[in-house]
Amino acid sequence: MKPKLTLKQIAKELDVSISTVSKSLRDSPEIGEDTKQKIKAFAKLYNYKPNNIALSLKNRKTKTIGIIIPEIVHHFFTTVISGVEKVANEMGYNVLICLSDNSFDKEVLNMEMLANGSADGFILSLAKETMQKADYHHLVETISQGMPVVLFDRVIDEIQCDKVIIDDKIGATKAVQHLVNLGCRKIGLISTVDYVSVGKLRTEGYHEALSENNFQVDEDLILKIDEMENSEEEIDRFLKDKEVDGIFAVNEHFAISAIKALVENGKKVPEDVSVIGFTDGELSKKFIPSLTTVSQHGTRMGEEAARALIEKLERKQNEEESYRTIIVETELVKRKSTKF
Amino acid sequence: MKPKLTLKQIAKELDVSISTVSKSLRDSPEIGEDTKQKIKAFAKLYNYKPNNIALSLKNRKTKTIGIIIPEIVHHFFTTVISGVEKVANEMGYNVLICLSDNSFDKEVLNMEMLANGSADGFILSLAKETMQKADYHHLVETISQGMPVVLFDRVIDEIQCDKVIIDDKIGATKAVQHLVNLGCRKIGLISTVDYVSVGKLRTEGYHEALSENNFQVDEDLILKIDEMENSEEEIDRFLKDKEVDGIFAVNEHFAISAIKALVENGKKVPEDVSVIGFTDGELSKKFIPSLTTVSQHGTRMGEEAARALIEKLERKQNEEESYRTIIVETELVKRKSTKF
DNA sequence: CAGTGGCTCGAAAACGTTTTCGTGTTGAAA
DNA sequence: TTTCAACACGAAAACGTTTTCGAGCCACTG
Repeated sequence: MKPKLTLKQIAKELDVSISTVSKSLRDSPEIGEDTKQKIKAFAKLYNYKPNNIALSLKNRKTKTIGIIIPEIVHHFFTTVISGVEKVANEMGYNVLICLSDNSFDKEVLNMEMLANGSADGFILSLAKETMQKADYHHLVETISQGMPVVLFDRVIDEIQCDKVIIDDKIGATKAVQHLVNLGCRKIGLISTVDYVSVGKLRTEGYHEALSENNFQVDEDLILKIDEMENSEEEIDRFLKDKEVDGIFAVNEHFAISAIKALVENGKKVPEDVSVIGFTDGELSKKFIPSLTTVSQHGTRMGEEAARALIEKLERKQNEEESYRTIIVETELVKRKSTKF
Repeated sequence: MKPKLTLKQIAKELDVSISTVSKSLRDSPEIGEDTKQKIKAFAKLYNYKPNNIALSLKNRKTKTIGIIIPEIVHHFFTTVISGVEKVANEMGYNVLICLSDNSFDKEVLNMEMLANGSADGFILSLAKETMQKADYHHLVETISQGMPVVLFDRVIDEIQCDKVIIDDKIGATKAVQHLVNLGCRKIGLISTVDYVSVGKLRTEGYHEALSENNFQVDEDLILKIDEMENSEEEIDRFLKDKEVDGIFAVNEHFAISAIKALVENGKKVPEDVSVIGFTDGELSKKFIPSLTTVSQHGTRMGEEAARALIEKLERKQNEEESYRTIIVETELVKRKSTKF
């Protein structure tokens, strides 16, 4: 068990000063060519790597970005993470991932933890509970401490920072319009409660598409779900004996559950009812019938978020503050849960 | 934009020394009760939080554990992560997640990165490429530097460290035995190439179950897949006109693909063919028919791994070195892709 | 020969903590 | 009055870096 090599040890071993070693390794012109070579050779031989912690302390930056998500067991978030990871690594940054479990307290705790020197900035999607309480003091505080924050997916207008979102409303409109084009006349909506911003926006898109086609909005065809837990039963109950020929669900789970409920009630998908979901996960592709969805391009979102954050981190002090909202466009991926 | 509060600033503000502040906040008896109260009140008022980086440097430990996985867009790994996260947080540790993308080089890079002060220990599942090359020098090195490592899922015998695995072989045996019990006589196997340890073990379990029942092994019924990319076509080709009444697949994807291929070839699942997969992901639950699987209990694995690692991290220096291999038992979850 | 400049290198501060040790002030005991 | 312990606090080192500044030395110029 050999401990890690430090500058000090190299210095002692080669009988020079610590500064000389440091400068040599950073190839400073101050140091004579021969000493430099000697030191470099020694360092390479014993595989010297500078201690990140010491560097962080010195430079007052950690070169790591913290990402806080509500849950990791969720395909969309993992795609975002992998996007963030990709560009972060390219730019020499590490990624620290924390889970809020959709809990306000855990979100605050995680942020405080990371803010105390562990990360230079944040990429985060708000916990459900946070949006419900509408308490954003932790965001305000970290931002006021000079740590950049990028919100994605679940964002809020109240906070001034970069944001990466998708055109939820337009995406939803496209989906519903597609159903209309296929000939659907009684189109149901399965959404979340309104304080989840994406649920709200997608619901708006649904309304917009209907009104553009001069359809009546039938509240009977709209279901808003609060608890993820027993969504299946709720959807089952909702769809029982309901006359619909199209369904737009604001996420993958709801769409799948809807199909299951429909099939169990003797309907055929897509012959009798066309179903469109949101988010493009594994389920959508592998399900039978494979699911027509509005794809969110999570990886793209992650990449954009990381780029935006790093840009903020590396901009010069004197530059202007300015916040962007990046909109990643959605794409309607047509599969077999809708008629052709 | 107010910068973070430090001990030094508090000291200056209250006109005492840094040491006094530090001791007060740690409630040292050295300091007079009234000064202590004053300092504590001030710190609380301005929400002082010690800088983690400085603490890490001082204590020579970071209180974070690094976890390196081949890919995050994979339900099993996310469940493991969430298990690790859970117990890590409970014990006051942070979690740093890195992705190797199944690449040997990225795995090595990530480990070096984290080893240089960013993490105290590792939990990792080896990249495919690493197992292929059988080059484990990075593991050997970090272990020899005194950093504990816990391997999970994709482990190797060559390395001395704690390991968390499931009883792949027994799990597979249970699955195949179940097929036999259901009356299957021509049981196919869809596995990975042998250098992926789990594929190998599960294949062994398949063989064992067959021989226990005095079945002949028919190589014609065994498919070993290398490239994940076009596994679907391969499975489709393999199953075309093949006479089978049961299939055991070593992962979820293969199982789903098999069902798809069977259905497209006019077979009925589970009436004509019973199918069992491995791993218990979203797909298994939501697919139609829902998939009978050998559940891996990823969360459990993550929890065990974290516990084992933290135990190593916090044990006293003088204690014995000893490595455990924790086996998390599997469970056959019966759903609708097998007959009753 | 004195002054100047260039070339190498080392000392020390700084980042924010914790901790050991020392020091000065009290009050009381001898 | 002297001595000594108890008490309250501060100075400084340490963790591993980077960087500024100064110092020593040599050779060259005038």
